[in-house]
Amino acid sequence: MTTRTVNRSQPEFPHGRVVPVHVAAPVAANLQAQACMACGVRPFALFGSLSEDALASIGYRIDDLRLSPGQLAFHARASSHLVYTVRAGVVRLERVSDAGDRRIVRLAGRGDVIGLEALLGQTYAADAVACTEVQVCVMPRALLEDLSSRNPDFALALMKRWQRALDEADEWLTELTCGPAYQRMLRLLLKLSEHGEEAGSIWLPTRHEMGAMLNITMETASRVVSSVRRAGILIETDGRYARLDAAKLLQALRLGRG
Amino acid sequence: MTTRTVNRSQPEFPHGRVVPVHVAAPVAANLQAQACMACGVRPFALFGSLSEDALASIGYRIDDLRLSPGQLAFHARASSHLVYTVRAGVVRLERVSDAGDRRIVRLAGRGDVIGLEALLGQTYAADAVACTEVQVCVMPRALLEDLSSRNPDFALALMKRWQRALDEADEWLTELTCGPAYQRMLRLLLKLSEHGEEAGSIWLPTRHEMGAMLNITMETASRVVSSVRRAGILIETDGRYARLDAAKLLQALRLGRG
DNA sequence: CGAAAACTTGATTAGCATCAAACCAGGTGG
DNA sequence: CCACCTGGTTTGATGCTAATCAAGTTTTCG
Repeated sequence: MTTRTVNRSQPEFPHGRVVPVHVAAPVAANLQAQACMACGVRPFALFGSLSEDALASIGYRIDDLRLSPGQLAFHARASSHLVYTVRAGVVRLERVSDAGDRRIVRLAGRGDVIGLEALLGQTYAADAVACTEVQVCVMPRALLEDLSSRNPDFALALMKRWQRALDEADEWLTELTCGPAYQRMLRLLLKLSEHGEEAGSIWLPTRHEMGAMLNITMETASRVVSSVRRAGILIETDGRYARLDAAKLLQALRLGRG
Repeated sequence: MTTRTVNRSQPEFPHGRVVPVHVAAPVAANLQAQACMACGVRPFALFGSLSEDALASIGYRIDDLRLSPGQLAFHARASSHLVYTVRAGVVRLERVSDAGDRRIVRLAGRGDVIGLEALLGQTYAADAVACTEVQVCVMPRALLEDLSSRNPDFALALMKRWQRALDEADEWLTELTCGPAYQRMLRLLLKLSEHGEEAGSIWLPTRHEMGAMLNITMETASRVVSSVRRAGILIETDGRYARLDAAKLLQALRLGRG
């Protein structure tokens, strides 16, 4: 029988370089605390639940790391003791199936935590690749263990992160893999608008990435994007970024349901 | 545009009845401890990490519940304070997409925990439906909170459960939604063999269920099953159960890759 | 400016959905 | 006991969606 594996011909996305991560170094505790306190995403992020006192007790250095598109924060099966919080930009989590297909299984944006499995001593379950210019902070496992043993709320916050990832995964499966390509694309656009930048401008994946998310070829992705653009749902497309007409998008999705 | 939503015409699986769950009642602590201690799945299950002392301290009643095929342990969006451990049988977790498609997003078998989200005060994310005769034990949220606050290992065990569910979800996405129907079916059979009963006999889903797992119609599922049977991979199919030739299955999967 | 990537577009085909009809239990009631 | 129904299954004929193959075009970047 013939194999119709999507993306088989392009075994890898381009720019797949791993970025060296600095080894955590000792730092004055209050210095780190001040940095975290001032962090713009703290309210949405893992440390949002921590009191100022708890923050002040942080005795570990948290690195701030920048990635450009295509660079990896970590890669699947690597063992490490680092957990990441996305401060800006969009990161994709992708896996290679037994059959060799590369599929994107989730997107992480501002405030999302990735690589939680490192906290359990497990290897990473997926590649984490920057889709845009990305800023992450790098937390050593020991820090999180420390905080959660000291602070009961924090353990809860961790569990909520896991549950959130699980919800995302299930939603991805039910929304982005069923129905015709055109509708899947609409739902993808809706999801991208969650990770949107300021002012309704969203990041547009490459056709190849779209294909790996929706399980279609990049040719089909291209055709469908054109048609979505023709429908006036996607406008003012400027390279990697675009604006979308939310009202029209929602209406198109509603029509699909009826 | 036309909508090609799989299973749209059958909005629900049959036998969708919710089973009333007994309210947790006070019980002599040592009685419950003895029951848990004697439980056949404890080594694989959540309480496997608990010492006998910790078990003895359990002050909550854990209900033992039996479900027949089609009955629900819980349903999506319901709010509750109950978490479940599967002691025997197979449970499917299914979700309805915005477009109205019903998809199975995971299977839970012996030793798996389902409904963890109740521990966070969230509503259930999916319907949990018995596929076979099922036996679950029903743990109130307060019990798990109690155990994890008292016992640091237990909190870790909980997190591992979440991570495991997440891994399963990601694997489901990468393995069961890519490639042609025949290969997806082979991979499904492989996964079913994980949940297999004794002696290499596996539970066979209905064609309709297979369709909801692999995102194909039940007609296609039927055709593919026939062809898998003709290939000698699936043998001695007796209604809901069958036996499979592991060697041939693995070889067929390998050929698919090459 | 030229080369490589990314994207677009067209023609053809494979795979699966759809529609439709028949088949086979297992159960019910006459 | 058989006629009958129901739910699951099988099988066939047909059409549509998206994959594949193959040029082109635009964009990016050294």
